[in-house]
Amino acid sequence: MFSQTVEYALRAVCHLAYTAPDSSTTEEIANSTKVPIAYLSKVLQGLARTGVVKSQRGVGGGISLVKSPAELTILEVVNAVDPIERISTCPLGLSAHGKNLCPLHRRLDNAMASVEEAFRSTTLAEVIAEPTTSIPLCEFPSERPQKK
Amino acid sequence: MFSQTVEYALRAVCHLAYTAPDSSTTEEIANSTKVPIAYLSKVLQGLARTGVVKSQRGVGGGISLVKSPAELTILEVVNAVDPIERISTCPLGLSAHGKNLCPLHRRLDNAMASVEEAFRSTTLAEVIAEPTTSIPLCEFPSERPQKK
DNA sequence: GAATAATTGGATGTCAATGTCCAATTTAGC
DNA sequence: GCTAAATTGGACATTGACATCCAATTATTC
Repeated sequence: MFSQTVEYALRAVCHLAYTAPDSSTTEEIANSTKVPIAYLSKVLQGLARTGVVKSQRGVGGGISLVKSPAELTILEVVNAVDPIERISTCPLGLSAHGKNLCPLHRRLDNAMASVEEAFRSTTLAEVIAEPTTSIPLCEFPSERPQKK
Repeated sequence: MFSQTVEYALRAVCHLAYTAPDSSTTEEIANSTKVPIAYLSKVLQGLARTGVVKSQRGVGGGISLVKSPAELTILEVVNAVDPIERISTCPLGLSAHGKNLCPLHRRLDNAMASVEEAFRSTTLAEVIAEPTTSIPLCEFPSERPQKK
């Protein structure tokens, strides 16, 4: 239901939330998130273009979050790489319907709305701070990324 | 968020719910739902394979629902053509996590669960019987498909 | 059994998502 | 300024989703 790119972007941003406000290199992120590095660099470029992360070239450079994890929502990340497209007009293109969705499309759109709202109301800080009776964010607890 | 194929399948099944228990030809469905007929026939084949619809060849044949609209849920249609894949194990493949999802994936899976539940609890009969103060299911009210 | 109506299956085409590779560019530190 | 570290951008390959077309098959009706 969600694209690979969304999955990868969320993993990357989680990693960055852990190391925030420090930056990480693409290679560091790729290793801890198990995302193919060549593709990850493209995803990160996308996140940079939309202002979710910023990049710094050269020695000591890397990728870092623009906002603090507490201010960054899952929705912002998702929309940056693969926007949730709400149904605002009849997909059959019947102009007579205008803003009114038929019962079918109203239900589909409601489903998307609930997802959108769940994502809008969750910050990265909440995700990484989860009270962790169960095992927390993949890979990070035992092997939490750090700046050397 | 949902594929074109899902959209087409739902439109087709809505049409069939209106004409149920009579059958409709692929061409009739294509016309009223504005789905490319050649592709629709493939989608219908998929729905037939999974037992959502049944097909009858030859003169007077066509496609009809297997269940009554009151017994058929949106979820069954969606899962027949493009199943909602819940996250049951850590996508990073960390065996240590087993059945426990990290906070990120737990949230993603919760979002899918809410969509799944909304679809599971809605029957086709409910969709087409919607109390229609607003404009109902695309194309159908003014031009409701009928057997001649 | 011939004609017609209909689905079925296979071959094919196009495009976007995913993924890889590498040369070019930028930057820090010596 | 030289070198090493890092991102950037472009070219390319692969795959699956979406879509089209047509010959083959099935079934009804006369």
